[in-house]
Amino acid sequence: MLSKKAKYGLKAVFYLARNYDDGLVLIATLAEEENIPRKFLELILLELKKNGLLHSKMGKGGGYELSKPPNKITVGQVVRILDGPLAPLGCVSKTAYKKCEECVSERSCEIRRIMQQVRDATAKILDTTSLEEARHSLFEIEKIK
Amino acid sequence: MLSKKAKYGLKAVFYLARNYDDGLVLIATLAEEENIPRKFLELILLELKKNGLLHSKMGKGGGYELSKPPNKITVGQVVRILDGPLAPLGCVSKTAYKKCEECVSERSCEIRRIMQQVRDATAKILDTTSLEEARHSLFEIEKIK
DNA sequence: CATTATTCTATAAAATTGATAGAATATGTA
DNA sequence: TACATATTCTATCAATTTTATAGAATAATG
Repeated sequence: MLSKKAKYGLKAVFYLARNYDDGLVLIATLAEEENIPRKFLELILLELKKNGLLHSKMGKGGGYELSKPPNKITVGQVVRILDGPLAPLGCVSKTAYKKCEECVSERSCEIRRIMQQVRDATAKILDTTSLEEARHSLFEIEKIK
Repeated sequence: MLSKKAKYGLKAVFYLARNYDDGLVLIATLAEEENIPRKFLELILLELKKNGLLHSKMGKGGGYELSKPPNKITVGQVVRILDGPLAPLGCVSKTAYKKCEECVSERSCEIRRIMQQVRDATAKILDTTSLEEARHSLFEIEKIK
């Protein structure tokens, strides 16, 4: 399950993607528009900033914006920063591998094998979809209807 | 992330799949062989039983076994029982749909759209892989090496 | 220097997870 | 029947994670 933190973070980041050309956006605006608890959002944005996804400016006229254009940021990046590795098990994580404690033999573990597939499928989707692509594919769908 | 509960449950179920022809297995055996805390495992097995995946017998000569052959039980069934829906968001769950609270329009939500893809990819893997298939595909891989 | 807005640090309530304890119930057998 | 065995049920609990909130510190602007 995606945490609320990641969900909030994605909402904020997509908002910033939609308004990329308009420059800095206030936390207050973001919080209000996307129905996110203000103080919680502050922490989330800060974390995304520290990981290089956002740029901010303090003081009057300040706010947040994407540090790169929306086609250079993937959904997978956002999720990993806020929720950690995509893998359902530490032993199949590429970005944060961790050996199973109970496991005797990794190679002969059926669970590892199938969760590896899940991780790969998830990563393929989230790491190849940029914020822009996610918006665009949504638009395509809307058009058809 | 898969919970320990689900991981333990899968370990137990795969053990029972491997020993399907030998009949009932003691909780104690399962716990020891798979390094699972005994008392915790009891609850897990009971839950799997109540959901129709396992059969048990009390008293002397008792124990647990799969209620169906290993090719009739999918990994997805086990995971759903122990960890709940596969979907990363309630609003894309087929088995346990739940509307997002903050969300204004589901149709125009980029997050929903991409998480839908993740859910579908995950479900495709876990719901089409039976315990038997998981074991078999593992065997195939081992053979190649 | 006053205002604005982000940043930092600390704290805390609520929920979930992982686990244990012990009594109750059912089964087989001597 | 009595005993040993093994699952089942109920209750509880510690630890961790999640979801926040509060307030002071820092930076930028005019």
